[in-house]
Order: sequence, then C-alpha cells, then structure tokens
Amino acid sequence: MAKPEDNPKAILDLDRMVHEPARLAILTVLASAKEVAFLFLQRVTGLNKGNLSSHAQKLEAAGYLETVKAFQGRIPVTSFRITEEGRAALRLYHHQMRALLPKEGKP
Amino acid sequence: MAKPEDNPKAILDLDRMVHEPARLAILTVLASAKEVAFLFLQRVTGLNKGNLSSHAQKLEAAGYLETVKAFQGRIPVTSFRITEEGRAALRLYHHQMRALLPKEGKP
DNA sequence: TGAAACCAGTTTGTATTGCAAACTAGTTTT
DNA sequence: AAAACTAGTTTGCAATACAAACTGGTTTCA
Repeated sequence: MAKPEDNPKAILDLDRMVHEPARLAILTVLASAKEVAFLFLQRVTGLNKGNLSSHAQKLEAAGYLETVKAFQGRIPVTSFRITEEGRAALRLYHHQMRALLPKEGKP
Repeated sequence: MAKPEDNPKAILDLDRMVHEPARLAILTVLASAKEVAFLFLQRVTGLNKGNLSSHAQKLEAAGYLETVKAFQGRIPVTSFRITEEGRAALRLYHHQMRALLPKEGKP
C-alpha cells in the first residue's frame, strides 16, 4: 500500500495559496456557505481585519474567491464567495493532504 | 457531527514548524527510518542542498530532529534522526489535519 | 605533483510572505 | 459639531524560504 513516505516530493506540490493556514481557514468557511460577510468571517476565523483583508485579496487575485461590495442601509458591507476554481483548489488540497496522512490508528 | 468549518480557528493552531511543506517532507521521511543520510534525504524530497540544510537546522533548533556527523572512509556524511519530540509534533499535526479534512466522499 | 573536477554541506543575499499597527472614509451618538 | 464607532485598507516591519555562491576537503588525471 502507498505510504506518504513513498513519495515525499508530493508534499512540495501542495498549493501554497491554499496551504497557508489563514487562507485555508477562509476557504474552509467560504466552502460551507453561499456568501459570507467580512465581519462574520473575521469572527469565525479569529483573524484581525488587516490580515483578513490582505489574504482575501490574495485569494481573489488567485481567482479563488470573489468579493461582493454592497450596502446594508447606508453602511458598507463586504462579502465573499468562493469561486468554482477555489472550490476545486480546496478539493484538490484535501485530496493531496489525505493521501499524505498515515492511516488512522497507526503506531 | 463535527465539520471542519465548525472550528476554523483550529486551523490557525497548526504547528508552522511542521506545516511548512519542505519540513513536513523531511519529517515524514525521518519518521519512517531510524537514521537518514543528507544526500538520500535530498534525493527523496527533491530539495536542493541549501534548503535542506537550512530547514534541517530549523528543525534541529526546534528539537524535532538531531544531526549526526560522521565519516564514511574519509568523506563526511551528515545524517538525521527524528527525536521523540519531533515524532510527537508530527503525530499531533496529523491529528489536527485529519480533523480538519471533510469526510471522504462528500459532495 | 599539482591543477582540475568533484563531493558534502553551509552561508549569504534577495525576494516574498505574513502580521499588526496605523490609517481612511464614512456613520451614528451625544 | 465633536466624539466615538463601524468597516475595511494600506503601510511598515520582521520573519520566512529560496537559490546562488561559497567552504573545506577528496579524488582524478595530465
């Protein structure tokens, strides 16, 4: 059976855009909802605004999410949606990572 | 049942010393053997010497591996072993990461 | 025998990050 | 109309990660 140590090079192929913990947290949340507001995302991830803002911008530049700017009454609200590309990247990441973990219950 | 998106903050608790792909590759290989030579490690991970050297030094500083310097005939050979601390950190990482992945075969 | 090529690994310089503090722009409160 | 608050962005700095250049020694071969 294939063990992770059989092909450690695969580890280096992980998509760093997804692998970075802050962004993985963001994508994980986005994957579970249609659209997520900035402040909600901030609260559930525990990121501060600056980091959330800049990581979101990187994910957007990578095409993994899109930003929706709107107003609720007169106050501005920014929300995010994961794109199909982002969802695919996250799925691929999950696959790769799963392949890399040893089977449950190994010594 | 607990889904990863229930607690995205946990993602930020991943041990970055282990999480970084080059180091994860190194630890993964070390975990499967008693002692591993520098050049062998370089070949199986695909890292260049510089990066392998510096990542190994970081892992050593973190207490996750130890370096063994020896001679084979008259040429110097550097080898590494994972420490118990390193093994524990890797196991913890596996646990955390597994908890974070969605169940296999989800839409 | 001595210059050239090679081996094993380290150090160095640079470019990219990730992070938090400071800032912007506007709104509500008092 | 000042003060305080809201929502988010930008900036500056510190910590990476990476590859190229280097070190110290060994073997080859002319």
